[in-house]
Amino acid sequence: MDTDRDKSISMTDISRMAGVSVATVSRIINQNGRYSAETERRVRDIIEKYHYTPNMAAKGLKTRRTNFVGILVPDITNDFFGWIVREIQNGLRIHGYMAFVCDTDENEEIERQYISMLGAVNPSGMIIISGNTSELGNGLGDLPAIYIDRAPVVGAGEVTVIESDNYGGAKLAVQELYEKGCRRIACIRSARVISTYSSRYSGYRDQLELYGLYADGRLDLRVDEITFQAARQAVEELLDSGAEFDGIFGTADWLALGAVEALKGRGLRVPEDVKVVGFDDISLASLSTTPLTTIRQKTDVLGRTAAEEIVKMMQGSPDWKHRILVDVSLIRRETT
Amino acid sequence: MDTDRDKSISMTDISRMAGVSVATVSRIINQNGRYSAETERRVRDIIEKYHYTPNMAAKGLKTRRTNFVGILVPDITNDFFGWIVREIQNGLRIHGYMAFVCDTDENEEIERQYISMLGAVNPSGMIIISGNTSELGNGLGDLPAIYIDRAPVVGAGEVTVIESDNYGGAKLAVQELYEKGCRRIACIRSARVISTYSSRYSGYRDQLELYGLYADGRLDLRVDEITFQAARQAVEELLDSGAEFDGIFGTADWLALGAVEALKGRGLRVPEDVKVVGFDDISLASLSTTPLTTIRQKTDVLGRTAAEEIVKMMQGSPDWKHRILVDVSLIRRETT
DNA sequence: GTGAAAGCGCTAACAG
DNA sequence: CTGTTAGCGCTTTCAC
Repeated sequence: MDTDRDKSISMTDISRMAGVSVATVSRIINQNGRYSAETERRVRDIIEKYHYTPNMAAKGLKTRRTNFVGILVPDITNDFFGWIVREIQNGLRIHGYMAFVCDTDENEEIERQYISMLGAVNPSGMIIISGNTSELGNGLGDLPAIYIDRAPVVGAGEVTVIESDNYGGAKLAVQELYEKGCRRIACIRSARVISTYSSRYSGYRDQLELYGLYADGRLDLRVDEITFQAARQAVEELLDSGAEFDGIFGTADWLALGAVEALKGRGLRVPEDVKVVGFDDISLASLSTTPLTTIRQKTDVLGRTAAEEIVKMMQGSPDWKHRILVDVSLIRRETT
Repeated sequence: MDTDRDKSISMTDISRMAGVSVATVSRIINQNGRYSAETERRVRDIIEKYHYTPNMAAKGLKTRRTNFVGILVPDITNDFFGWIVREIQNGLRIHGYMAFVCDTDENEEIERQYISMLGAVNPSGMIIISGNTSELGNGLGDLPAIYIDRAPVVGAGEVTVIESDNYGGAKLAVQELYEKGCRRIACIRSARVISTYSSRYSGYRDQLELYGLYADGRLDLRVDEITFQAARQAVEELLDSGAEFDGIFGTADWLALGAVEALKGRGLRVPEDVKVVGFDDISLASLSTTPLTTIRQKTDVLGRTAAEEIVKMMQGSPDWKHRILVDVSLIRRETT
């Protein structure tokens, strides 16, 4: 039936051509010693000649481990995550790992599906960027796992998480607003309970308190979706409500951008009438109508560190769970 | 050694518990018929109870096919590709396929590495988005493959490619400009020969001709890089040259955006003095200073179609190579 | 240094 | 309808 489906040769073919046993070929390929230089040369020549590549399925079946790592990402259309994914992949690639990048579109059902599918392909590790996941264990057992950005709801110290200094960043944002004269500062955040946003909100509250400012409940905007549109609408409603404010801290750039849009749409000037600070520093932040002042997250450090850590864990390093904090910085542009 | 590494049970375990042979279990799982309803129920109960998931490595080893598909994408940080990838994944997921999303960062060396790594994991298909790849075959043999957007350099009819109606879109753009009163329309495109841009340029020429308009060679701007900066500079030079024009067709949004910037920088009003139309409809198009009128590419259709086609091919449909054209539409905003 | 042999979990004839 | 059997390509004792 198979006409010539697989041109690729197997270890058996090589062993035959080299006149040695498959065991020897295996040892050579995995550099496990116990073979002569002479034999090695002969085998390697053949490997070279036929472009032999080991069959990962067979290898994985036998060793019960793969060179796959699963990456769960909530929104691949957001370049913030795109940058992180790129960096992770660079880190993984040099160690020979391949990534199943799974875009969950912030949807728990899809996330569940991916987790189940990942369970079947037996990845050696997982990097979860900002997922909903509180349990995860469901399909993936006790796989090495790293969380970036959003920590799962389980007890602290239970997992390894790499995150930006969300709390500190929020304080920086409020500080900038305050120093530029704002005294009534609103905050837009996700209505869902997500550690990232909670931390930023805490930073916002604490910094206000530091200035002896009262955090008016009406200025605490919560949106169901972390999108431009949702933020714009929320701010328009705030405007309609007649509440007074002179600054807005958007806990994500898309939210801040939506806020700016709402403000301008109502004839308010940014930054003259209202100042705005975002969080993340996505590409659009610097290119939008009014370039956005924001808190930059180091996507490269976040991604690179995650890759390094997961590789370590997959290679057997005792994975004592820990937390890595990455610092952030204020990028001052034209909305303040 | 292994303490309890794998909690997961195997088909053999199930067969034992159900008091049947593994063959029967296999038939039930793959719905190959030849088993009684009674047996099926018993087996399914056990599967349910223990959350059994088939081991893809073993299955792949045996059947010589996997549920993996490789996706080569040139720039995962560009939301245009992000949207396409999301849509592809949605299409693949419902059919049970997982994707190795490989960001090549427009780098041939990285692309080569991924192709080699993909060869080892034996994917069932490939989706190549706008890569450099002209040969590809190197490591992947004659795998089912779909190209999106940019076709490889091999002879036409050799591969399946899905692309937007670049020619028609360009005509639409020029039509819009013409109907809004423009009579001297410039065009900015890539200096490199890329099918996408060539088609758009042809559409531009043909549509002008249709109106009996002369395509002034001085109004044919070519830039080395498809960037905001390059376009801005090109238009500034055009302005300096004293050439007259009242419309600009940017063959990519980034180019159109750069043009708008140049125009405004020189005190010209958009759209009053000069009108501009772009191509792609990236997120920034609607969010920039002056929202850009542009030709929208249906990233969702592009992605979904690619997924459907590759699934068909992977499931054995005779893959007579063909070309699928996706229609585009004019999004009228404030630059016309 | 090298080889023989036993599977990893699953599928696919081939016999009943 | 069901079971037996032979591997897929590779790693890994255990002998020699």
